[in-house]
Amino acid sequence: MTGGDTGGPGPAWTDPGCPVARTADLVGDRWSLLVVRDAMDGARSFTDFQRRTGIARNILTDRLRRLTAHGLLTQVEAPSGRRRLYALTEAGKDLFAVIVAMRQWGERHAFDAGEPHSVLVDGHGARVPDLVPAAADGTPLTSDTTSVRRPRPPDVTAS
Amino acid sequence: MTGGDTGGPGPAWTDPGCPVARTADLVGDRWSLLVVRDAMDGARSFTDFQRRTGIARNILTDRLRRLTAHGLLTQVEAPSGRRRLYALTEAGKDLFAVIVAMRQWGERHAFDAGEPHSVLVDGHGARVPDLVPAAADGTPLTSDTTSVRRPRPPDVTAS
DNA sequence: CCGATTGGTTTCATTTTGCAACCGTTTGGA
DNA sequence: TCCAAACGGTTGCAAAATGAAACCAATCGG
Repeated sequence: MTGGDTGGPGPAWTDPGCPVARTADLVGDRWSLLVVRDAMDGARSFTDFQRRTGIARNILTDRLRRLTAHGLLTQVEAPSGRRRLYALTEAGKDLFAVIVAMRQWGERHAFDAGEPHSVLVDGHGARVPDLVPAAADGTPLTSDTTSVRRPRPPDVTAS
Repeated sequence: MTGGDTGGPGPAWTDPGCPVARTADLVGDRWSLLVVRDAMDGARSFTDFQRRTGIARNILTDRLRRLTAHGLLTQVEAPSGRRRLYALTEAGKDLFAVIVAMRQWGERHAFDAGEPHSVLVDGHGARVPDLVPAAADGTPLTSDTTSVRRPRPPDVTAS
């Protein structure tokens, strides 16, 4: 079988104290994020996901299970029918900001001028504004004006 | 050699019209994003990156080259010395919003209550506020209140 | 009742990743 | 000056992940 673990991301996190790394452990492979993207765009069934992403079927099986095990998706019964459908949990929906940020970065840096691409719009058809990290007072923040405060590292002096 | 292509992400994009997919093609593997994270946190040299991420050296070589080829990193000469250093380009720094969004999602969903983790703070030591997608008028947006507008797909009826 | 569709599973080949050893070039002392 | 350590990789090989394709049981539609 391809994959098949449940629960954690395996034995251990890549970098236990870093939320960025934990998120990468959970959805940082080529397909998981695209599955979530398509779920946000209305995909519900196995074949929905398979057609939209073009992912290999065995890998899709694994990703749907993994995302379900990690609490990003749930399986729901189709109202009138017996087929299984997948829906985003609250945690899954909460990845929206990540997907939006990636979309906007891609629009800015991964397309030549004039190259067509899909656009995220709100209920009125207006383009969703750029997501910009800002301090509480509204000042925009960058990697140059912020820093990472690490927690006390686990003490390893055993004696 | 492991890896070694330059230019595009290889032959073609996973999903050419989708900015999310293009971003995933560029930095959507387990390590690239963590390399960028560490670059934002001050990592400059090969061994800096290797020690912080714990990545295999040959893979690190590949990722640094790939990120450089894609314009997220540049090699700069050390001011007094001959050792090569890597620095983020503007495009690389612009991934800040993506990293912040991932960090915040991780904090909310990938840690048990009370489990310690690193925190991103601004110049005054204040925690960076949550990044929330919003319409132009400030109304928060979610995947339920937005939709993806696709470009006219390339017409394939060849006759 | 028949054929198509759905939601997988299995097998096997290819690719990617990781580990460990090795290497030439600085760098830093004694 | 010479030695040792560090730096920035490269190489070979084993293990794991991925992908393509065939196969399958259980519906679904007519």
